[in-house]
Amino acid sequence: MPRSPPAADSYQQGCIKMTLENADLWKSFHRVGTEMIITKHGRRMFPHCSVSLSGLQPFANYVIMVDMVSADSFKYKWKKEQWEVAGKAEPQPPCRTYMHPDSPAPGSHWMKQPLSFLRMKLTNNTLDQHGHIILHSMHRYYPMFHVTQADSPYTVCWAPFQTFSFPETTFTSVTAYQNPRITKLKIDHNPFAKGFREGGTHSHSKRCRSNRSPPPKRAAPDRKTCNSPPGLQRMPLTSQSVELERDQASTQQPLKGGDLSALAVERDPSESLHTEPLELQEYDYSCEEQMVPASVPYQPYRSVEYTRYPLSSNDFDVHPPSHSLAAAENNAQQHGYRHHPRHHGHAADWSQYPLFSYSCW
DNA sequence: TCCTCTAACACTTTTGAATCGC
DNA sequence: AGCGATTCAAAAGTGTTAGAGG
Repeated sequence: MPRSPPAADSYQQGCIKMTLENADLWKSFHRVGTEMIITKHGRRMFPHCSVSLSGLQPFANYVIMVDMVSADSFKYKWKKEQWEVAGKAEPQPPCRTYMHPDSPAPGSHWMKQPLSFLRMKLTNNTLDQHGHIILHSMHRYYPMFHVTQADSPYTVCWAPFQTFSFPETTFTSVTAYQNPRITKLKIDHNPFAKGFREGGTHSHSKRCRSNRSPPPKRAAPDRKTCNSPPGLQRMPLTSQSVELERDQASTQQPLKGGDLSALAVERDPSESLHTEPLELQEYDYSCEEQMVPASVPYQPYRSVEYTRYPLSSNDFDVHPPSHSLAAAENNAQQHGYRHHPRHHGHAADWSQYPLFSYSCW
């Protein structure tokens, strides 16, 4: 294939576009209030982050990274079928960035097919040695994607960044699911949860923990026995479905006839939250592509920058936390933190906050 | 008492080495 | 010998839930 020189004019840095691939799935979770399980050993996200890129220079190398940004400065609790503010957020855990395993790769590679961050894992273990992204449970985050032109992960820190984020990817980190509607959605969409969907949970309910034998070594799966026909040994989840419908009815009850906009006005944010539906009122999802023009290099250690800027001060005292992401975005743009020039000279800052991932599979 | 976290569980999907056939 | 397709065991990953602990 003849190799022609890249058309530099057509692929300026500012023309990079990122599109959230599974946006519909994210939105369906977002409407209910996305929850992400975090575990000591690391848990994958579901829905996972999958994006497509355009506008890159085909022959220039890029490094693609993701980190998690605090959506607000609150800690939450699940009470009476809804999320409520439970106080101020915990101090920021160690900031980690997940680098896409294909990095660095030429722009043509990134634009060829969607990028999946399936293997990225979230943990609540601040001493984690596996490079998973560390989060606090019961806090709200959203993934922030960084695209930088660099030939090697080691030169990333000298290259300009472009950052992208998608409001519908905001989630609450939990160690166990709180909202049964989220569980239902996950089971419906996540193939790994099939076992529970098709009757695994039923057997769970019958299981008596106290009678369990001492921790048995995980037996090697026997396909001959594992592949028993569906329906022979498994029971349908009828009871769970009924429960769920009841739950849905009860969780929707506080919405007073489902008038979300009315609720958004009436509800006192300091008392309780139905954050996700409210946020949906604010974002125009007709535009799937979220581009954050960054003509000036962006400092990727947003956690540091976020705390430096008054995102969590007066604004959050006035505005409902449910609006915090939008507020943070607006606030950030007002304060210009996305365009914050990199402090090349501040070695101390750099050494404190790891630039890339320890977590490149 | 309430809330959060952990670990074990049964199951499915994914991965990768071994094998086979061309 | 080399390559692609197939097979299959092991590993990875899932949500649920009882109990521990703060």
